[in-house]
Amino acid sequence: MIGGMGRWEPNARGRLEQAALALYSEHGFEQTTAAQIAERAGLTERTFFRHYADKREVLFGGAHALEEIFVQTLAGTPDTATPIDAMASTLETVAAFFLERHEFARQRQAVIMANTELRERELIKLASLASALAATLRRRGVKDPAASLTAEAGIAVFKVGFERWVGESGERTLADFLREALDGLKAVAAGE
Amino acid sequence: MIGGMGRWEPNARGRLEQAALALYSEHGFEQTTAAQIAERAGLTERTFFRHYADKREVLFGGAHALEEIFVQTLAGTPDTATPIDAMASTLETVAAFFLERHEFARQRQAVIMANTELRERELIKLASLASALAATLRRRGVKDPAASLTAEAGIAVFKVGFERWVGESGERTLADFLREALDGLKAVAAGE
DNA sequence: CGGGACGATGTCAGTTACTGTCATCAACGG
DNA sequence: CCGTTGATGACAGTAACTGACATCGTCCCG
Repeated sequence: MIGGMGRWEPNARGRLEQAALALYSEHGFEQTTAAQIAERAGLTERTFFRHYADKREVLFGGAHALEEIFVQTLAGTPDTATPIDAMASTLETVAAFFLERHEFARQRQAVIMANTELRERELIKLASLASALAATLRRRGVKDPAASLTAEAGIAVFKVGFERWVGESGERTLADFLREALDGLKAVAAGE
Repeated sequence: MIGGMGRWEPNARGRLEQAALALYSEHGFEQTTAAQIAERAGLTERTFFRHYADKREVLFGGAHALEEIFVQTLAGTPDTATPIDAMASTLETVAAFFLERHEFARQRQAVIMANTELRERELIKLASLASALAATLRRRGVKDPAASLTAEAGIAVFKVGFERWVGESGERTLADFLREALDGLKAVAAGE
């Protein structure tokens, strides 16, 4: 079927995500009910929960894609690189993913940081990411605890760099902030 | 009043925490209702929610004390130490806190790791801890992003070391695992 | 010693996140 | 043309949490 329209408007997930971000921004996460989001998207509450396991998850539709990029990139780095260099190169590549998304990232981050439950969900997504990165490093022959520590360090750098990038409206790219954070971590670990 | 008994049995919080850990261990977190915990503790569901904001929080009664120890110890470290050395010394002190609690930590960790919502709560407690440590470092004159990165690195070391300590039943203390993890992080950051 | 304020608890009704189940109906394949 | 499939709607139900008010020992003040 080409161009044919189904029984319903297409892209239900996209409409739900847009509606949720808008309502969470306007009225706050707690003050927004799942039924309101669904109504704004032209759907019912039941359908909302068919697409997303809970009210929070609707803000994390991109998490799977991010993990894919992280893992694929790390897995594609040359085996000769040290773990930290592989991670540095991965962060460089991942930063490109956000090049056109500064404004979206800003709005989404503002919503998440305003609510504890959403911050919890963000943290477990990052933890899952760290876990996947550690597994990828182990597949490359990195032993534990080095694999876990490299993954955790990479995520820490990503968190700190990302937060600072989102908090500034200047010209510097995410890649700039990630490089700065990684250099900072190396300096700290070296005892400076 | 010394030794006097109130209108009710004392230590309601302690009874709720014990009952919750036992029921979560036996039947799982999701299969346990707040009413069941309260009943086992000789209280009502409403009273449970007066002591704990939600079903998860009852497993984290010690988090405040842990943050206190972390922050007090870090704040008490000599100003001449580098941030990473201050953090290393803090981890050493904090490890003593768990010396007599290996079995309890094991059981609690098993319950938490078995459930996603509980893992989320654990992660936000650690994030709050990292935030407090970063603030303490800033008060000592450490600039950002070094302060945030040192705090995140310290928590990463704590996480990795703690998980490995809990996963082994041998003789090695938590302090041993934390030293090993910190050394591992330094090696990773140095590019080994 | 008496009475009122206090504090922890009980009781009960209510909201909402989330789930299970069945019905609906366009598109698709044969 | 008909049976299957897949996304959705309709509706009832559970349990987490909240607000309002009642209860009743303990404490404090006069």
